[in-house]
Amino acid sequence: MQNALSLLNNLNPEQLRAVTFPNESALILAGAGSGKTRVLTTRIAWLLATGSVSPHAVLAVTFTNKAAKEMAHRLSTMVSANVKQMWLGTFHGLCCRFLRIHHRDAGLPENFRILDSADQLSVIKRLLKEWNIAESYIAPKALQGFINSHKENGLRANALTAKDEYHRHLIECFAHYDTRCRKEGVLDFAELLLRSYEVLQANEALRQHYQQRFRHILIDEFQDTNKLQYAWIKLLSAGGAAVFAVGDDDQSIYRFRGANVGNMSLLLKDFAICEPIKLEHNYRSHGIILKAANALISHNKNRLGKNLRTDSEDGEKIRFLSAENDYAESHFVIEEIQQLHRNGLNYNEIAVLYRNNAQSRILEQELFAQSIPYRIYGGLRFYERQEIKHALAYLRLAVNPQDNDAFLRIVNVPPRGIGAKTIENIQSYAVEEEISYFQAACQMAVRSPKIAAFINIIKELATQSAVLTLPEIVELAINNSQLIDYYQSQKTDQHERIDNLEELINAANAFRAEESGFMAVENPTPQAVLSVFLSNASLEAGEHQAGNNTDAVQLMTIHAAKGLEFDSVFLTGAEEGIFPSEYALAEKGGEEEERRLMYVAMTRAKKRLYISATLYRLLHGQSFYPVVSRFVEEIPDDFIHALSPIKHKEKERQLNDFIQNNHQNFDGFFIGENIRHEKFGTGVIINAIQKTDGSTNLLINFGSLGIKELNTHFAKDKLSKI
DNA sequence: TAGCCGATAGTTTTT
DNA sequence: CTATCGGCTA
Repeated sequence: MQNALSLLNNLNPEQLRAVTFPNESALILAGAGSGKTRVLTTRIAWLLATGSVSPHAVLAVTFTNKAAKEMAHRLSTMVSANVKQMWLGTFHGLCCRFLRIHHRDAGLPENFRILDSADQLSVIKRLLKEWNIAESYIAPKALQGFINSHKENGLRANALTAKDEYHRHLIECFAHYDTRCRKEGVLDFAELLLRSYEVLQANEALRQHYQQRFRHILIDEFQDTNKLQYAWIKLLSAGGAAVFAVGDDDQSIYRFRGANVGNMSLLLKDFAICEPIKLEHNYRSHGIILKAANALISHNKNRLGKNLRTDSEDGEKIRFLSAENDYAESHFVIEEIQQLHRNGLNYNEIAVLYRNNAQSRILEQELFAQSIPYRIYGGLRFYERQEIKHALAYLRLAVNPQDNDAFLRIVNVPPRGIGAKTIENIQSYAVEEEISYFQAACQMAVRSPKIAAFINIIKELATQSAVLTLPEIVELAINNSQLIDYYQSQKTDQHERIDNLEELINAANAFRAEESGFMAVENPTPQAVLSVFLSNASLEAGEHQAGNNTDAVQLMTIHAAKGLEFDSVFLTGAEEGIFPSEYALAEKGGEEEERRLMYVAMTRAKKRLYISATLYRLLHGQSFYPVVSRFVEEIPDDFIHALSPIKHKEKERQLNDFIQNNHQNFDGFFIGENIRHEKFGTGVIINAIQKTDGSTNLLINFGSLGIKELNTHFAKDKLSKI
């Protein structure tokens, strides 16, 4: 008991209340920087140390693999209980584990494969082609979104009713896609959850087993759960388990991906929780930053209500810069960074945040030019790189000859003379005979030495996979596929790609199947280990990035920054159209979601927060004169220190003067004239620049979308007079 | 079959 | 502007 009590040291009263809450369901409303992860981890440790529950009966769900690993690590230092007996992981990881154990009940092959988003998209493209549906009619991405969002809401094709012809086609494709995935023994991410849920629902014995087993279900980042995940938790906890959900409705920024903040109020109702426990003490940010963030988020209407407070001093005001253009903005950011670093701040205590990845380029150039070490998060992850996917596809096909997707990926990579025509033949033969592409190819290999060569590589790998260790078989796949030779001969990225392939062998060496949480049996065969390694790769986004320990400035999108904190934060591109993004604004509830994103960005900063906007930037090769973000206007003036005198109002006045003095005809248009654009809506022409070819570039103010520069020839049929 | 060129689109992202 | 993709030609 001494041990258990020491866990409670240094907790504040509200944290203490949450950690030692009785064995019943609770919702913890945990504000930014309020020690959310600590509370969740300590809660588990407390339950284990006091003997309230055995690790075997604990189910803990996190949002990322990284968070799960961190939690497992922290727990192992806090309690002596065998933490490995717990079910700890992401929703997807846990469902994968569940389906591995109960693959028969789920109607799955033992070595089922998980499709990541890119895999799923290529399956969809392949199928659309096979069904002779033009991609211009049904966009593959649109169908992917259609399928996933419905699955995330627990809906299959047969539960949908067609609203119109196009919708009916989407539903049909959805149904056919699912049929095909079943046949091929593959599951997309959403399917992992939906299938687990359906198995639990349909199989009473199984359901009762798990409902009895789990006594405590704990969920991190609860505001980011979707409908299906909520249903899954509800089903599993129906045997009387206590649900301990931790989240912050103000930091819900994944609605576009199916996250449903409404789950928080739903939980209160469904689990008869009288009142959420609020963690409102912020240990991260200086007073002004926090007050500014509170002021901003108070503009949102649908909140559960919570106000962060801090004991720390007010600190410095938020510095706001209105830069002339995007280069000037980067320049300013980098100069400030150098100054901070000269004053003794480590680079990795500095983050530069932006709304979209495209904004990172100019910053990167400038950082590179000034030889400041930096690290960009986002972009391609390790297991999403083509060279890695290619290498793994060899192994996947060796493990599972039914895997048509793996077959198509590598049948001619590196090029071995099996072109489109041959592949088409294999495909149509396979469809005719109702066999897999690989089997079809095997039968056709008798006549084609090229196909035979490919088949032999795969068969060799299949044979060896029964005897070799994981790193050995991975190495063999890389060697026999001759991928390294292939990348050597390529013009671009050779070194990076070859390095990555070598890194894959390292990853295989470091891989411990029993730690991945997917292993269902005690002494797995080499094939089983390989199979688990492969599915782990799909679920592992890749904390596999290099250069983790060097001192470098951190560049990332605001989304990627969630959960992190930095001494100094630069938020760039605070402009209407970029942040809030025009796409988001077009959606219902989009503005509030963008505001939450702003809230997340601001609350990342401990001591210093810089916000910058530009007066002019190039976007998609077009001139763009943005208006400063509404979110900046929503921060009370008292908290902002404006670094430059340039005001947007001033700029507007100049433009107005110009309009007054000009009545010239520009290629049929007048300054001050109202027009309508196909995409941007209505706007006012505020300036015109004549080109040598007789056309004119019109500066048009589209209101909240900002000012755009359009060419009269280029955009003629998109512009109409009102 | 493979490489090249022109057309086209162009948020946020973990699993 | 740039990355990606599909179609076309060598």
